[in-house]
Amino acid sequence: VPRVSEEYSAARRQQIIDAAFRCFALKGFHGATMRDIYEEAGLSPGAVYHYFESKDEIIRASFDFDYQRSLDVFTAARDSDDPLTALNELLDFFLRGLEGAAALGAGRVNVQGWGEALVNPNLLETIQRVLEGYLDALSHIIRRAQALGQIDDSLDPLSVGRLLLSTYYGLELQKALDPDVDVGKYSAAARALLLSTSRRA
Amino acid sequence: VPRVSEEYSAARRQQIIDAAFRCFALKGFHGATMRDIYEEAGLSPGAVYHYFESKDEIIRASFDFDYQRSLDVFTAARDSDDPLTALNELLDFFLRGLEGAAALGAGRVNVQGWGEALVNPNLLETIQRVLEGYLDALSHIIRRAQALGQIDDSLDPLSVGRLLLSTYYGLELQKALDPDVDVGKYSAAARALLLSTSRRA
Amino acid sequence: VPRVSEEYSAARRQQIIDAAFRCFALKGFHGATMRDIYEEAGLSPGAVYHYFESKDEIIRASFDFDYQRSLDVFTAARDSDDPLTALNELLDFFLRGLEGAAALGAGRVNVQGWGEALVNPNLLETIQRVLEGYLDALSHIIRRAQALGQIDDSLDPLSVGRLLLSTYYGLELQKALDPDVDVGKYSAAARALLLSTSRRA
Amino acid sequence: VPRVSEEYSAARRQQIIDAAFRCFALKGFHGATMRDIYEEAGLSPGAVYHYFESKDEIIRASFDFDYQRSLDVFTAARDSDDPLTALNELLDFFLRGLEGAAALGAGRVNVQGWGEALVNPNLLETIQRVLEGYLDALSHIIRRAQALGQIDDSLDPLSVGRLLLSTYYGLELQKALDPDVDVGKYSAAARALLLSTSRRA
DNA sequence: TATGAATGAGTATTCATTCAT
DNA sequence: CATGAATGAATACTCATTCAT
Repeated sequence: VPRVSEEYSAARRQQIIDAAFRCFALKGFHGATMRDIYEEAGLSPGAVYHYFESKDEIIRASFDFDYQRSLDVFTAARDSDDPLTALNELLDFFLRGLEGAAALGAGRVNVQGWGEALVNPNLLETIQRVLEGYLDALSHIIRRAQALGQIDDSLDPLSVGRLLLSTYYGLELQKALDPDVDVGKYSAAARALLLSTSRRA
Repeated sequence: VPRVSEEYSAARRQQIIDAAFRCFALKGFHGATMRDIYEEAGLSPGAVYHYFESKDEIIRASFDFDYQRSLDVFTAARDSDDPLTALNELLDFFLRGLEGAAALGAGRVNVQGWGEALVNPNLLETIQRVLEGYLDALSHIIRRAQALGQIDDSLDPLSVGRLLLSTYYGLELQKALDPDVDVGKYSAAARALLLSTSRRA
Repeated sequence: VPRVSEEYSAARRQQIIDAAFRCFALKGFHGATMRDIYEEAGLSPGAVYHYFESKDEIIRASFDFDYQRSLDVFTAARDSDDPLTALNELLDFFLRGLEGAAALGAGRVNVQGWGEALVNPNLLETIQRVLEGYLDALSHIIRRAQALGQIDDSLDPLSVGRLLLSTYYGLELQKALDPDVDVGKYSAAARALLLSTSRRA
Repeated sequence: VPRVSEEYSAARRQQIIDAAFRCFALKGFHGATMRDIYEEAGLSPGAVYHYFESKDEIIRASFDFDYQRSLDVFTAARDSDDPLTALNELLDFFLRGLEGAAALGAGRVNVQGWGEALVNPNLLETIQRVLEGYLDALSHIIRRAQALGQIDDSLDPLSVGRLLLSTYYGLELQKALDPDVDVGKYSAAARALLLSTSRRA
């Protein structure tokens, strides 16, 4: 009675996701065929379909990969004594993270995912959920910064959150289109202009 | 080749591009078939292929559409007496432009174009050329603002330009994913935080 | 402007149906692949799909083939002066027709169609419509025979019609399962037992 | 191999056949997958393949199910003193049996089996054997009726047997295609027209 | 005996593109 | 210039069956 362990199943799923991720980064969601994926994973088509119902589901699964870890970072920053500094550190942390992510092709997959989401309701939902999570956390911190007079409290916290998100996604986009973009300098500009701690509203 | 024919040709090309644009906005570059396009344009497949060599070329053509007009606006701002104000106005102008563009589906097409470009060298080149044009213009203005002491001159002008671009593209992305995003409030936040004229480096 | 004639289109459709019919007779609806069909027709897959939306539609089209001609025969018998003789001739005509139809594989296709219809709503509808047409015509004639005292008028005309239909379909089935069945002797038995003109109710 | 095991085996086989039968009635031989079958049976694929070599064998096994019982009925009628009456009772018995069989889906499975048999040699053999058994028994009784002058002895006994079989299979077909068919009225028509005991050749 | 993960050949269908008319 | 019938390579997905455990 060979009931396979859950770890085994999880490992196989991950193996497929990883392979798919590489294919998507290289050839795009449509350019990468299921054949590409199951060959990259070293499996048969049937094996892949044993773990995923469709290519679509694999695409979706390629997206959840680091969301949880990201939220953990936000949570840690949520109740800092100095929200503005926390935001700065947060921004810096994620912007610098793009350097490593780019190497793995994550930027390429994400940018393609945005476009795909506009046309693929399942993916849209996934992305919207992620975005919402980020914006909730950011709004919370921004409101605290406003309460402390660190940020002009006439500004809409959600919109400020979107602006910070733009700073991040805009760099992810530019770095995907041109890997030579200098993350360090961009980060410095963002810190200086956007959330300068020397200034008060 | 008489002049009449040239105008006729241009009109036909535009007719096809417009139809394709609508299809792309609705179904995506891959979801929209050539059939969708030539039916939307009210033409036969042969007619479309008379004016465009391939679907790829139509995709590319869907992208040049407002580039020239955008550059004109930059050019006008290039030699303003008050570069920081000019930048602010520029940002505001483009951000607010997203409201109307979204209605036409331009945001949807652009966001999809970014992803496609990562996988489609021809489109990548087109987009990179546009980006470069924007960054050149922005860098020029930023350097002038730095020379006037309006912006911290220790910052990399190109990176500041990228930051402004991110502000724009980040909103375009968020608005494509969620058309309810409030452009006005976002714009206000951007003006207040990013290039506050009341502050000097 | 090469607008192809309607005859051309109809001929192509028929070419495909004929090819499919041969494939279905030989290998069955499921055993025959689309590849079998378009190769048998000497066409490309795209060409076949230009004329038919799906394999299902081809299966359905393989069924209408001689329905109209059959109904014509019924119509001719409808108002005979001697309904019982007309019924006998009708039965004989169709039973003997099975000899030739069997050679063409029509019996094989029909028998498979019955089974398929139980699982394929589109085909079921087609077959039910045919059956209804036959039963209507038969009932009409039977009622006239009953009015003339040629058939026991306590019998349900529809059921008598079904009985005659069974005589036909039962032979079609047996001949499909065993092509050596002697149609002539069967027909003689049917005439003698079923609608013997020497007997009166 | 202990007796307990044999009973166990038989039970398991029957469990699988029953499940398959339900699946076949509902979805057809091709529409029902092995997965449907082993899930309906509450077993694993391996378990099913332990008891049956292939799907084909399961299909075949779904057919033998009531053959033996049918033959018993024939045997009982074989040497009746009044063959014509025996035939009438036989026909009536089986026709009325269709009412209950239809409820179980047996008609649906049988009709599909005819079509499948034309394409599946194993099934063809099974069905032909059954048919042959029925025809042998019928011919025997018919010959006795002819000897007694109850049936025109110029008719081919085998063909008369086929005619009676058609009466049965034709109704099974029509009832499968339309469950509302009235078996009682059909049976009355068959008795009155086909083997009227009041008439002598 | 039983499990269920794995196999992989096979299938219907699509769709960018061509070219005879 | 225009048509639309034809092409055919390519693709996602299925499903009967096997076999290590």
